[in-house]
Amino acid sequence: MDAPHLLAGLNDEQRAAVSAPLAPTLVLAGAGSGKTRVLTHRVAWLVQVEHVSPHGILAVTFTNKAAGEMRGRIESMLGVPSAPLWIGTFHGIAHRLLRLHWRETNLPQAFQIIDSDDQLRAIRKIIKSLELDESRWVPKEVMWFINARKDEGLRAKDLKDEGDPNRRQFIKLYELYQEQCDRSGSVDFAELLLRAYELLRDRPDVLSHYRNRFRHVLVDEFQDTNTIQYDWLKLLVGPTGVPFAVGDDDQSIYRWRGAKVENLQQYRRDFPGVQLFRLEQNYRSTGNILEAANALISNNTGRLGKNLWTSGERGEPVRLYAAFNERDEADFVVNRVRDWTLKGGRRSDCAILYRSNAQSRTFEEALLAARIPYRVYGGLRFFERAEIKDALAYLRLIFNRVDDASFERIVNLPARGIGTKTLDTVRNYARANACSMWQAAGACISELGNRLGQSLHGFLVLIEQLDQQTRNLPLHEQVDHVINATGLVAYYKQDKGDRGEAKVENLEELVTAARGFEPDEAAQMPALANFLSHAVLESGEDQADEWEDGVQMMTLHSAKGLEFPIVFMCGMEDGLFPSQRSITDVGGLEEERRLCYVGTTRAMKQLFMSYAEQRRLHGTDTYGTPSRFIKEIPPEFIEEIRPRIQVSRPVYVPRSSGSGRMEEERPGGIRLGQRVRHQKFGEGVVFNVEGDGSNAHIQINFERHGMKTLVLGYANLEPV
DNA sequence: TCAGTATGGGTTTTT
DNA sequence: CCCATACTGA
Repeated sequence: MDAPHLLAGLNDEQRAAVSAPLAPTLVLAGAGSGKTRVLTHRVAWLVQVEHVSPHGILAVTFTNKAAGEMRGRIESMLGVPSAPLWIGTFHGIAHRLLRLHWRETNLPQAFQIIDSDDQLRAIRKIIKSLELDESRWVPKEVMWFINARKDEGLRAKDLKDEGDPNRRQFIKLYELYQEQCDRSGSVDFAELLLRAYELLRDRPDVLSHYRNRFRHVLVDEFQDTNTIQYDWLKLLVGPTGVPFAVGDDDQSIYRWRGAKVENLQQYRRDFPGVQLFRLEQNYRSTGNILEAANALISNNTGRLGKNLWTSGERGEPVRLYAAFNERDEADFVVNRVRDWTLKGGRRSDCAILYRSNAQSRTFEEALLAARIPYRVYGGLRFFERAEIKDALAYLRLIFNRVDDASFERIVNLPARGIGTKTLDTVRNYARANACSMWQAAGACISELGNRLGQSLHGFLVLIEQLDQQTRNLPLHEQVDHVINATGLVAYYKQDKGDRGEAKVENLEELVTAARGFEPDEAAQMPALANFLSHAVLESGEDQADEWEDGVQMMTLHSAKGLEFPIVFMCGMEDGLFPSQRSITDVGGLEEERRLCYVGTTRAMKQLFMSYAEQRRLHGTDTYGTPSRFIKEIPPEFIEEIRPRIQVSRPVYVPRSSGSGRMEEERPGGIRLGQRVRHQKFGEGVVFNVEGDGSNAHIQINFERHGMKTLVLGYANLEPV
């Protein structure tokens, strides 16, 4: 009954978790402790030892990458195709459920998924149609509001305005947006989850079917679940299911988009007698790096508690570099990369991590100048490119005429003489008759002038024709025909420079993608619909040039789950990391600290941290202080490179005189990084100074009141 | 209708 | 400073 090969090579805790009895389980898995291993071995264990049918197992992850990795590993372990197993992202699984049960959820069969870009457009359109001021009703904020409510499982009708007219308006916009989506058959990301939840909640027949089927539900990165995901899981598992959750509260870095670490605790409450396992042995980092990470994260409150250890060597200390400015910082990194490659290391062993994407620029320039290949992660992905979305919009409209967003996107692209005036007419008609743009367009032709009517008619005919012509073609020929017959390819060919060329190439790449596309058999839908959904759900991270050996650059967020022999954590300055906005609230600061922890634990052999005294940010020079996180790491784990002679430089550097007179101190001794006291705001740190004399504007980061800009002459500051 | 200029705003990201 | 969008003039 045992399967030694499944437990071989695992440590005691891992083995215990993998072979745990069939009861609710929680595995607290620290960074680099072999969490994916446990998850995949557990699935194999269920199948081979417990003789659970793969048909009865559901494994959920957050990213397609994680899902793919898991699928691959399980397949090779079981030695059979893993098709009967449901492995996927929350969104992917939800989508599959909705495809199978579109009737029960009141969706049209042709429903389409929209990405956040489409969602924002739709919301903006609604705000405009109500003639609201976009600066007062910021589309992004509205979107955020709607998504946050959906993540909590709330519909517009569930919300009360509480006498707040502001809130009332938001709720109204939510309602209108949802009506619009329902009319056009669009489902946004949050809606996928919410509908899937409502499906189980409201349809006992469906619920019991899936409860019977999926007795075993495994969840990765449990700390990242939001309310609706958790409720959905709980519903699905019910009283009889066997959940197996893996997570790490210290790596929860998505609170800002609705993730609830508390779900880890909630899980233990909802499933009394949860078997708890802790994986604390780290197989990734050296002792020094690990100790530094442990010390850092111990500053957070309310942790579930866990201390990583390693049996490996101490390794080298964390190296700290104080750069003069961001250029110097980049040069430092480039030189360290060079050291590594000269010793025979691969460039891809090095990762440059930063807090915000904008920081990548300086590094790119420096690497470019040094002729070191690199790769930046997390830019615009394939299916998010404008030209691709244009092509997809045609396909979507062909598939589903009531898709207004797609209609508006391509009705005049390439230009065919359908301008604002024509569209206004159509829009008004559509609104007045509560019908789709497509229908409205048909009805408006006669009342438009000869020429305008003709153009519009031409468009309608084009779409109809494309539908007729491509209906029975294989998917890739369908795509190929559409991009050519609509004139899209010709249109982008005109674009000047290699920009246009690249776009045409991308369109051709789309045809290739369509050719290689394998439909999801289980979802039971036409290949085109399947392809369109796939494009939105898996916008395509894998780039073509993956094979070139290049330095890896990415944000700290996107580094989660990865590991590199050499890691550079850059821009370690208060205000940047931790970010300015997070500093004012405690929860925010703790999340930043976890982010720092995640970054630190990515490093296997060497970890470099750097900060710049002076940094050009949004066009102006700012003077930062080292990140508070650096001070939270005990000095014995850190080695400063190029010991600093002077820690804080005087604020006042005469520019105009250009003389050799250096660094005069301001009266009152105001220096950057200096602690000062203000009568009203209390204590703070001088963050930046612009101008000079008593007219100088001085920016101070107050402990209680956050960042304030004051005029030096009036501020009455007292050095502390 | 389009190109060229003014304006504003600027964590983090997956799906 | 760099980008994305809105507005203006031919």
